[in-house]
Amino acid sequence: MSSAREKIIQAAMELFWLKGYNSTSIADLLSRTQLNSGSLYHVFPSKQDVLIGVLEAYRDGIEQMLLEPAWGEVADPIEKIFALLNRYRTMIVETDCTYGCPIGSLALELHEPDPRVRELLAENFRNWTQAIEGCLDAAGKRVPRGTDKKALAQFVLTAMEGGVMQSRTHLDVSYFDRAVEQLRAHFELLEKAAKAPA
Amino acid sequence: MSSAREKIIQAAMELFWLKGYNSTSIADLLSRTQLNSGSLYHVFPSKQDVLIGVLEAYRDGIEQMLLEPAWGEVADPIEKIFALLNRYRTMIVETDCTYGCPIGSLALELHEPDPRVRELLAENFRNWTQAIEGCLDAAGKRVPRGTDKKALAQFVLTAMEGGVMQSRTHLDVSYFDRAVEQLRAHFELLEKAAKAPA
DNA sequence: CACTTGATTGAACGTTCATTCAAGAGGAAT
DNA sequence: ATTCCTCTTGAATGAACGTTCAATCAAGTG
Repeated sequence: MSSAREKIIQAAMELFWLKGYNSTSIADLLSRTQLNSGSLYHVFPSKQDVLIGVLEAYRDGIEQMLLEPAWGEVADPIEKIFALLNRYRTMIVETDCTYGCPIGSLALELHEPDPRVRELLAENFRNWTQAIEGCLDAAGKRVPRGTDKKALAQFVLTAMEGGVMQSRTHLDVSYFDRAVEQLRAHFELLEKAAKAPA
Repeated sequence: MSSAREKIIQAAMELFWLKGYNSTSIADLLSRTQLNSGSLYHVFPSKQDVLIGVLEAYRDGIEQMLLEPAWGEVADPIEKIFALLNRYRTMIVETDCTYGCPIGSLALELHEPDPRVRELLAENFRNWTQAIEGCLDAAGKRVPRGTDKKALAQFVLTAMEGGVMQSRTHLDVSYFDRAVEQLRAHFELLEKAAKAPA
């Protein structure tokens, strides 16, 4: 049996992702969870607090919900990066290109976010890029000496978010695929540069 | 003297950019333009038609509003690309990192867009990447033979949008700067590869 | 002058929204 | 049995929203 709080968070994760924060009404959450407004407001003081709960859930669940499923069978650290990207690709395909990264969508939808909300968005991005940075560290000398691994990890996120945005807009996964290809080319150039130093 | 239509488009371009589409009310547009609701609805059948007008204005104004100001003094085709990115950087700084690319923001905010709206978003992206593609064509043999210039141009957009998103979320331009740096590194690797073929 | 046209006015409409709250249900402790 | 506390109910609230429309106005037109 799941608590009202868990029900709401689960429903809100899905609805905020599908419809966005502003376009998801409290009534939507209530009908999805079969709860009454009083129960919701007993648990969350306001709609924004539901959003905060959702962002905390993403933050706390990144390992189980995202990384472990993506990396189950992949050992090579650089392939882990592309396995993660491939997971996003799967979601794009499964949702007929309407998929948007839930964090990225919220980051652009909320134009004047509350500081706590903004910080949680930032924290989610940080955790994501830190996971990539871990892969880069594990890749050791396959990237050239002096590579700014944090910047490179952030660039992976950049490529992912930009690729998702274009795929969604054009309703065509190939835009995401090309972004990943370009990133792959960049990594191959880096690996080549690491092998044969000047 | 500007027509009611022009006034509304101008106000809507700014407000949709600052606050987003859903969070901009008709009342916002009316108070900003000093018009009455009837006048607005005489010109635009619905709020969505205002959005369409805005997207058409961006599409038709890309040369004057974006490319010419960015490229005024720049001749080198690859530097043109980075001059354009630098223009976005200026906007980020001038708006204290609250800037979002107006097209990209709308692309992620509108979760189930009308087909006309979606197509206009896509058209804006296409025009943008085609401008970059023109630069790559002009760069001639500085990029390796067989480079997929369209994919590379789309990757520039990818990097821009991803960088803007992260700068906005972290309230820190340096995220955009690092995305541009990584892209610059990629271009330098490409130029090196073009000079010394295998 | 009578008449038409197209733009403008702004109050009003119906809906939807997030939020509130008085009333009650269910259990555990006394 | 009674008190106490947490949680639930769902109708009600009031603000904000996009949109409508009868009325008015200014500028032609014949």
